Amino acid sequence: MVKLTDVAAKAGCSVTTVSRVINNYGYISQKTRKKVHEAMKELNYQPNSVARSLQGKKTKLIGLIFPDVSNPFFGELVSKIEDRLFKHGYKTILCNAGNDKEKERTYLQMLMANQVDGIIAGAHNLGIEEYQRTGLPIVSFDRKLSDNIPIVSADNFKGGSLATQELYNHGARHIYFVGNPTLDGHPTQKRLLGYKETIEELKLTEHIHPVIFNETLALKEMAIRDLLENHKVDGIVASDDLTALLILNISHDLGIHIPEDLKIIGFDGSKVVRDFEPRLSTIVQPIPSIAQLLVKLLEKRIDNPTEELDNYTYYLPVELLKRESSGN
Amino acid sequence: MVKLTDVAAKAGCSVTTVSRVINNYGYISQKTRKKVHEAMKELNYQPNSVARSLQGKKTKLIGLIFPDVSNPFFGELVSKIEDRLFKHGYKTILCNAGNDKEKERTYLQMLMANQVDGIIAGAHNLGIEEYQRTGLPIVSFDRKLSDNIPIVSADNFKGGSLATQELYNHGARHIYFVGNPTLDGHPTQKRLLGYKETIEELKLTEHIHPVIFNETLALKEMAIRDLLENHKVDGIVASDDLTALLILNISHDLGIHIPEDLKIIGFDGSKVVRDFEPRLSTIVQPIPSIAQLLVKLLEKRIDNPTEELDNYTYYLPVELLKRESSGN
DNA sequence: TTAATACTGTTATTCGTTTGACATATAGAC
DNA sequence: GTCTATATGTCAAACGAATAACAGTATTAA
Repeated sequence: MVKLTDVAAKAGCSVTTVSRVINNYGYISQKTRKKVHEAMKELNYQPNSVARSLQGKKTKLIGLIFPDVSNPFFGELVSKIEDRLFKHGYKTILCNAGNDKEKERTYLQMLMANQVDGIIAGAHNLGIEEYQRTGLPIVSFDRKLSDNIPIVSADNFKGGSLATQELYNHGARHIYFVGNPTLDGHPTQKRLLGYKETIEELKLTEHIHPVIFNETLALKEMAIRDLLENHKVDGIVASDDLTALLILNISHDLGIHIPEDLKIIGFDGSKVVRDFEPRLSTIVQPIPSIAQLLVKLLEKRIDNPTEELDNYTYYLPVELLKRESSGN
Repeated sequence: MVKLTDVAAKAGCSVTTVSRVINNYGYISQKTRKKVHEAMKELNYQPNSVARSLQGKKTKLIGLIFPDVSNPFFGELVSKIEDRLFKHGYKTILCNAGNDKEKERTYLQMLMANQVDGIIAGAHNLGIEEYQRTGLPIVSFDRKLSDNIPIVSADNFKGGSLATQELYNHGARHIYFVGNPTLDGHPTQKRLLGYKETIEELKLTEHIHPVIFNETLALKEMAIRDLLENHKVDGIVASDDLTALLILNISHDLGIHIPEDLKIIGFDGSKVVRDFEPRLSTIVQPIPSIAQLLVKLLEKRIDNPTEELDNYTYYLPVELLKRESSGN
């Protein structure tokens, strides 16, 4: 490993001078600066960031805690966040926490031990205290961790409402919400609330058919099959796109025609689903904006940890993508 | 930040003793060991891994360089790799290199500066030398980087062959390969070769219809539309599942019946596609096994950098998943 | 000529942990 | 009582870079 002293030797100057060039302080002549830069280039020198960190410099490492990048939505979100972090000079430590509380806890410990500059948290296993205790700058996606941790979300409530209204507009009168029933604080809860409120406004009866996000595929399918076979339903607000796809597929199996017999709207609108399932109507979360805002807020916290933010909750606008499955 | 000296004070012993407990060397009585562990727990102490690394200890950081986790296949692969790395005590630095040579180069520099213990490379922009020059343990997914860097792949050739044969068995006689045409070294090339050889064995004519992986959706769609409208085709081997889905969708638009008029087999078989597009036949890559082997080989290289491997190329078996789209 | 400014070097300390060298103390074995 | 294995402590150097303090030289301005 080539080190500072090697560069100094090559450039024919002292380590202090090289350090002055790298960290840009004190007096340095253009001539020396150039010489040092040349030496660094020739030796392909990279300051050892481990040593720099120990000296108190920032590590430029950010921990990303999300459920699982194999889910297209989180995959895309993580991808966008990573991209923005990179542009701002940060490196991403990926932590797929799944539903594993213990894993998430271990990750948190590990991120602290690695002196990360901050954390973007999108998984939802742990309570408030553990995140608080890190003493690190944190921003959260889609869930309240504590009073002084900013949350970025899509406007889930509005999404739930929009979807319900759209189904109604296309003639549906027996509209079900299919997905996680009200789990305290879970983001899909707001979608459900949006559904509920709109159902009430429309003077319809609300129907909630639980399909748990973490369940196995077979169990989810059973629940959906039960719904479609045994209930009078002509419209479905799904809590997420994958659930919507499942409903689409099972409807097909059962000979239910979409959208004539049944109209469906999903939620999330990741690019993959939008591009490769062009029949599915969905509420699109603005993933790039979410990523951008998360990184912006985090950087603000890092650069100025004590400053109070003017806002701790951010709802980004969702968009209704009208496709065939909802009757368009 | 709690540090070693704090633990020593709390436990009422010297730092050396604490270090002996942590690093497990020298003589330590059970009594002291317990006292130290209690102190660590009480103070919620985590050894500063930055300082440890500087001392020459391993960083337990692994760089993952892949095109993009928003692609379901890479999302799942990265997810599985991350999971295995975690189990082995490693942390994952995620590098989405896209098709950006410059970004990949920057990443490589960065990973070196951060003293990662090793790299798993699955992106395909850079030449041999830059990876060689890192002097780090590296394993590669699906592409040859150099003679002494082990490669793990699915058996792409076999996959291309299987798919072609299956289409033939179901009566297709005008079988096209749709996807990347032969790009030197690209993994899909082997799929194409498998297709070609089988076509020859079957005494059919080969047809290659280029649809470039990196192109925009619109251009891909144009290329596929052209194929379906202007060519006599009754079977398609797609270079990947997303291309296959596109073909499925466009066929639907054009009133082409699957599988009666046209049979299609995709490639990759990520869980998302398998679960949520149950009509699509596909060649399934064994993603968990790939992840497992990549991590195993990397760890071997890390623990024993000089040891020659008995094998530098690993082909993992693929599986044909027979669904409706290929005539089942 | 004097003084100020610009530039570079020397030296030493710091970050938190690891570890080797060495001293000392206690316990049990013979 | 002596020897040895076990247990703990003190001290110092190292990892690579940052930087403060200070010394010294060169250049420029007044």
